[in-house]
Amino acid sequence: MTDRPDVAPVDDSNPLIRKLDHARILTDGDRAALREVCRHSRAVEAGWDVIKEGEGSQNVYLVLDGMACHYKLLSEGARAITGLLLPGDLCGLHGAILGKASHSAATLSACTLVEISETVINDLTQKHPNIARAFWWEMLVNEATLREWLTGLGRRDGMTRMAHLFCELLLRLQVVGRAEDNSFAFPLTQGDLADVLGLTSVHVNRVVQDLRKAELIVLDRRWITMLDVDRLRQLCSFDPSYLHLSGRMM
Amino acid sequence: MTDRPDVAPVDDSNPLIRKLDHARILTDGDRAALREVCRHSRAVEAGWDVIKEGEGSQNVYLVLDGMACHYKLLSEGARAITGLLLPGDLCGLHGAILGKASHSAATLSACTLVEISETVINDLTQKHPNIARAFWWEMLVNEATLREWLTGLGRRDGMTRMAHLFCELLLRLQVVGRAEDNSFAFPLTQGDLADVLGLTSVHVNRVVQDLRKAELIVLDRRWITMLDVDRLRQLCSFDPSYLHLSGRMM
DNA sequence: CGTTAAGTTGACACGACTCAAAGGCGGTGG
DNA sequence: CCACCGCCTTTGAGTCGTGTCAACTTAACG
Repeated sequence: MTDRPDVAPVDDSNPLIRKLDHARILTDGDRAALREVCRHSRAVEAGWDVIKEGEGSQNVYLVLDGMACHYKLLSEGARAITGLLLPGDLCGLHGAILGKASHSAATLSACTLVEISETVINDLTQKHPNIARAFWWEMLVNEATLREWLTGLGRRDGMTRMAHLFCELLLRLQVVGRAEDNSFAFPLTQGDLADVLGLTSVHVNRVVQDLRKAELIVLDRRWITMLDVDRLRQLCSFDPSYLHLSGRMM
Repeated sequence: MTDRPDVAPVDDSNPLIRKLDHARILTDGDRAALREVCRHSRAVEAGWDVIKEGEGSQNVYLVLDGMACHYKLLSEGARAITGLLLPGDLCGLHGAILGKASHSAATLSACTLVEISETVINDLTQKHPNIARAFWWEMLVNEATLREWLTGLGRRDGMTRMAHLFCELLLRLQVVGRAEDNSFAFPLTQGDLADVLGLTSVHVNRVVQDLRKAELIVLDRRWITMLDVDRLRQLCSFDPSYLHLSGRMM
């Protein structure tokens, strides 16, 4: 066993390990430690609050299955979703350093989560420098994604924003083995999508139909198929480099 | 000299030290080390590229004076500003870990910058655990701010967005001693502001005038005065907790 | 089946964009 | 010191993307 990260193994059912392997971050020892931490997971239904704004939980949560989100509620009751948490994504890393959370997180579908205590996190990062580095990597990719979303909300129209989101999700889900070549389970309602894209659900519905008419997507029964990934990418000038997926796919 | 952070000293002209002191992070030793790093600064004019998308600089930059921004260019030529860098703000912390930058940074006014090499950063974080922690803190507050902006672009109208931005900047600048009670130097053109707020410069102009007519702000010669901070805050339901300024002001 | 949440549709309103032109401020050079 | 020039700000008129409200249809589930 070496201290240098290995080439990723062909397959791993743990989405966090898959993701970090994709970035060539882990050693065998790191992988074993992560697997150990994930032995006890927990199933929760859709709509479960993972993190509540204003509270100071020190725990970190790892999504093993399902989709969750970061969100903020405005005083008028509107909701803005500021990030989607897919299998392999962590949330709550800020807790220990910042104290009170300034935003919330909740599940958008039934999810399998691992709850990791601050102690375990500290232990993990102290014994496994690669994992500490991986957390930095995770944070930074998150930040880059946030900036991409911000760019979209500021400068892209509804259709382009939606196309861009689908392109992003396809890649992120493929990395963790949760998407086929051009399709994946998509549990969000159109209302949820509206809160991601900064639109109303009525308008989201219209945009979805436009994409259907253009024969770019099929979206039905919580499953999306992208009929022409290339054309969809062109439509929104999708450039995946912000996801830092290092070569292999693109 | 202790390892535990001290209560902040009354005054420090170094904006980074002021900011971190505000969060009660540093010891005397940490402060001295940071001051040493900042001994060699560099003046650059407005429009200077600090970080270019796609390039892999490992350097970190600290703004001592002036304003800069993170931005992305869309294929159609539009620009989205995804963050404002004020005195005391760092940029480029991602370089060493992620490699190629997925966004750019540039100065929006004449600036004084400190260029810090990866070696110095590594040295600093290894010898001063509080500074390492401070970088995490910085990253996480950045992330929280990004989420707040995303919320605004998604769910607030132009006027509210602008009011919110001014409230945020007032606080952030006060922390580093670059703002009076209710006013500060604001070097951005209305075009720059438009790229921050996701509007056009024409519409920004109209919103500025609405705020003027409501006697909420005076904006003239690159200087802004907020005539009624409370009312401005009410207008946009400003809640500063995302900035994690820990008590003192608010 | 009955009930409820989600998706769909239409008519209308409004915020923000576009294009285009005019006015102001700050620098520069004659 | 004034005339000029470029960049920024301001204004108007018309258009378009998106929001609102409200009704109706379809899917999901016990």
